[in-house]
Amino acid sequence: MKQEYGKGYQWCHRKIKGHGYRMTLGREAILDVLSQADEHLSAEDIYMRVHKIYPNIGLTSIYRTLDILDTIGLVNKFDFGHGRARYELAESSSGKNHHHHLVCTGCGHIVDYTDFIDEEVALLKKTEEGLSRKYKFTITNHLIQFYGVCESCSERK
Amino acid sequence: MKQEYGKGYQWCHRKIKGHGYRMTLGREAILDVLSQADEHLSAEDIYMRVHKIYPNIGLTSIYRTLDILDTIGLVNKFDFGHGRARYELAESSSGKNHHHHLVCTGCGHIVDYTDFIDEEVALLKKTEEGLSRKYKFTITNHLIQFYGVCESCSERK
DNA sequence: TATGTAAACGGTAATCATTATCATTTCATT
DNA sequence: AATGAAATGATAATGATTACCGTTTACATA
Repeated sequence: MKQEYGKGYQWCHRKIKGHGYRMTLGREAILDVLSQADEHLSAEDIYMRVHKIYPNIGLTSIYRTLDILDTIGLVNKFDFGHGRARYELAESSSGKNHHHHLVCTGCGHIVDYTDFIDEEVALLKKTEEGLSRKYKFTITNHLIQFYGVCESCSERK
Repeated sequence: MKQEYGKGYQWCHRKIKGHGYRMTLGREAILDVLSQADEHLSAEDIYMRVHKIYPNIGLTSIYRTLDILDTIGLVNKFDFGHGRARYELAESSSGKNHHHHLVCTGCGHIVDYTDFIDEEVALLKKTEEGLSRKYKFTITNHLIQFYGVCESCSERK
């Protein structure tokens, strides 16, 4: 049974092929895992989950595929400062709303927030245009993160 | 001759001691290098520059000191996605204005921009308060970066 | 449906930034 | 000068990611 991701499985499939890449069982499994993830997974997390449904997968292929998916915009890659990259299905393919991240520097917990997101995005868009013109950049992406200490971490101390 | 950094050498000195750390020749040299840097230096960059004025320094001390300076807020640590951390003297100690970063994904060049910064900061402040209340976080920091391709990289392609 | 070929693969070794360890030195206080 | 804690530098260890390479697979074409 095909899983639906945001704009749908077919859309991901077409996007991958549109960039000259092939659709394989391993890649399908990686997209499956990402679409069912409720948190931000590391390459190793993804490896372990994919391994359950497609035991032949190698860690190398996980990295390779994530890199491709990031490049073509199906996946976003993040660094929350714990020494390993974390990945999430992009907005366009996941059906999730646009969000930014709030990171607890104590326990590493991450909140996806959408509060103020419209205002943020409006300002970002304006800023992007200004920067683009002034510095002659073609801006493709932005990153906003807040860092702090969550309630239980500040109590625990 | 003592170098002036933003609020001044004495201020850095007092801040370091205020947190229970000692002021040493190595740490002084690291602050010197950071205050004269015109770009965002990696630990290795800093090591090489400090080594010229204080040849006994070890790479370990560079990492140790940068970690401390980051923790007490004299230095900001960034990851621009090239596999190594980069450091800059914090606003409060460098005399530089508050800025965010525009990163070229082609050549890695980084623009410190201050355009729209007032609006950005105002929105960030408001967002911070909202998030803080809603998610019970004590927010200490934020990160904004734009990614794109600079003019010469898009021509070179 | 069979086939040729480039893409993708998995396993392993290599890379490389950062950390841990530890014996020695230095600093600040008495 | 003596003391104890903090800081140091050399070295080894760590761990995520990447390079390499011989084999397998997907898929456009016949």
